[in-house]
Amino acid sequence: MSQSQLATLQLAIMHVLWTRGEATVGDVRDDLASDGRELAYTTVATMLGKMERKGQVAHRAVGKAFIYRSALGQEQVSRSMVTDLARRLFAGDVTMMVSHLLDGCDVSPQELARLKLLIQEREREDRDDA
Amino acid sequence: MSQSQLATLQLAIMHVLWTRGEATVGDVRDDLASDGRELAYTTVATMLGKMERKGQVAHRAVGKAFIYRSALGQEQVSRSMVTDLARRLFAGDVTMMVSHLLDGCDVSPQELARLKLLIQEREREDRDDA
DNA sequence: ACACCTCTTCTACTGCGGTAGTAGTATCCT
DNA sequence: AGGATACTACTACCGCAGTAGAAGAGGTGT
Repeated sequence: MSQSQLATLQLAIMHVLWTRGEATVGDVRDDLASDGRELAYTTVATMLGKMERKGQVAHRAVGKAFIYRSALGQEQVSRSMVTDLARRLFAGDVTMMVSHLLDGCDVSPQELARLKLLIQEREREDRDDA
Repeated sequence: MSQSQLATLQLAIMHVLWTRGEATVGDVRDDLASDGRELAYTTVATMLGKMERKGQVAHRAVGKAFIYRSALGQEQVSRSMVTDLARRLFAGDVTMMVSHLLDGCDVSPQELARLKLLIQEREREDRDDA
């Protein structure tokens, strides 16, 4: 679903909601400010409103204040965005995508080791499924 | 550079230019149509014009017609977009990104094997660099 | 010569991300 | 009570992706 394609600020907001569970507008604003993103209170509120209209977040009212929570799972969003980019960039070729990840970032030997483990797990799963 | 962040249609156009080397507006339009994306001639022309103003493509004139070519390398664009997403989604954690790729797509055993090779190559490079 | 086809150019419009001001309303402190 | 505070609601604006029509200019065929 294209519901779970999030732009930069939207993703940042979601991160706040995912890590805090629930958050007021002020909470979100504060966390974004801590990350070096200073926005007006109303900017955050407007964005949350827009995201709610699209079903990406939801809120409950406590007194006058709105407490927001994410309506999308982090896994779901990550998966959808990553696979979407793989499709757009490499026609879905996962290997090429990984190849560019390894080239583009500095990957530590530790991370390489973790990746090897990951792949071995995958291979084991495939065997078990079959 | 944010120069090399391309949206969906822009990427599709770049793919045409990358695979054809050079292409007229009609060429691009045809290739997009073959991929199930039927657009008006002028839509493609407008987009190419906008992309040229941003330095993403360039053209030379042959008679009345413009022949476009990409001004950005495919490697450069891929790397930049992939690492950008990794940053936005996983704070740059490549391992998590790969993990979600493996989960989200159907990865064939052949691809897993290729990935293992890729990682082994990387490890060898790291050893040689050090 | 005239109609046709092909190309570019210009202009325009929709939708959305992002940003924020202003206004209205409730709450709280003194 | 009255001002400060906190919060929502409404409106507005910019820039850009995406989409395309209309106009103009040049070549082609009959």
